[in-house]
Amino acid sequence: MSSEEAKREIERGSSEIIDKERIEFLLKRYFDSGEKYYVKAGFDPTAPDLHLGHTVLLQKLATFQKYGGIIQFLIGDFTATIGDPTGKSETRKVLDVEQILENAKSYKEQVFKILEEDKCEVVFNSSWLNKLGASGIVELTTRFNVARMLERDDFEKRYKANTPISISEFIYPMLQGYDSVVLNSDIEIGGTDQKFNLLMGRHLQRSYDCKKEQAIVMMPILEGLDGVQKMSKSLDNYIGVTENPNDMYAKILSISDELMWRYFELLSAKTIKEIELLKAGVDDGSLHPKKIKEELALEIVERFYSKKISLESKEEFDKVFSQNAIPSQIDEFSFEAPLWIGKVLLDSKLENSTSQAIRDINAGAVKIDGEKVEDRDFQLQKGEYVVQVGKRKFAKIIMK
RNA sequence: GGUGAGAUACUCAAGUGGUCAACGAGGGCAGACUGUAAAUCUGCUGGCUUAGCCUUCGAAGGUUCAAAUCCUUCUCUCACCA
Repeated sequence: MSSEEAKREIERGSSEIIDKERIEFLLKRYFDSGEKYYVKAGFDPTAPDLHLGHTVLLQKLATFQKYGGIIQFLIGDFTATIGDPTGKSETRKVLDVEQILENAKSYKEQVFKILEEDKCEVVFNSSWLNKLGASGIVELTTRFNVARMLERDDFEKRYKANTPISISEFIYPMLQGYDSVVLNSDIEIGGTDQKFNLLMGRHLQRSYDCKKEQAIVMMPILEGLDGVQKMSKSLDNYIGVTENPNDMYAKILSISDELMWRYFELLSAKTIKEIELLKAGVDDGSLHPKKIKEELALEIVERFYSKKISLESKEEFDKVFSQNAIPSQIDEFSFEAPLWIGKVLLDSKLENSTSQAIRDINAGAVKIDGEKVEDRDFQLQKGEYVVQVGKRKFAKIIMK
């Protein structure tokens, strides 16, 4: 591996990089002399429940770790109390120390599945920002001016539209930038929406005479399972990193072929070369796209669980969907016989309403032990049944 | 502050007295085809044991045999002017 190849891996998938020369310099120096450098990434302490979208950033950090980067994993416990202007919620509640520590712990559990722990320093910005004091803040604010602050997209729009901007919102990017001064970071990584704040770090490092200005790597937002909208919990198009392996595997296999390459680029630990080979194979027909998607799914499940579990989830998937068998683990419910099928579907959580249950029965989507239910008024008698709705919803029903 | 326009189901968007649980599009669910991919085609898409009933069209009242549709008040959004 050369520093040239390392540079390509660093650039991979990024939406914008500021000061590539500096990154080149750091990589070259590392490959020549083994000297390390610091890569800062800030995280909000309020949302420790990560999905794959969040891991795009982590994956990039892992790449840095391979090439001499020491990660400064910054938990913005102080800045979270102000609220980033880009965030829609104007006022955030102040988290207490206990809550923050608990969230941080949960962060670590999830994050160290991707990052190497010994090349990572977890820091809290309250540890220096609390000490800054009024004089420190005033000193900080002398280093930037209002006109430039208003250049920020978000502020500009709101200023023109006459919607209020709190002074504290001006302080937020300054504090985030000040973190880079304290941490003496060489590189900072963040989302594209963070551009202004990231640049502030550069500006302040210059202003405070840090003898360096951090390079900036910005990563795009990952598309969700639908391939169009961003991955988010509220759109329910996400894969959570703590989700169970079978669901994780199945969800990845359900993404479109096109989206698969995007996921490879942003989430896979495979090298650019390896991915190009796969792509070439699919293009000339020597590799089946589904096979490649399986590889991606296996890789990601393995990352959060283990090789063994990833193979088991593949086996389960193949069993259920390719051979039309029933899953090995399904929920069990027992009811008093006789009971109307619609009620059974509702009470076993297979359906959300009896209306929906009837619709699905009419659509021929409901099966009992593999037999399609034709009669809308069907009553279940004593016995054990496997009831299925659509392709993926199953329940074992015991009628007493 | 003035004037005008608007608020309809997950979203956009028709409907301006009964045939309206409400056209259409998107999304979603299901079926066919597949690789649980995409594309395509088809059905469904408020709730309830459902040939029936109940609750919905910004909120509250009113007119009427009958209101998403007419009247009154209120709340909010948008556009233009000052």
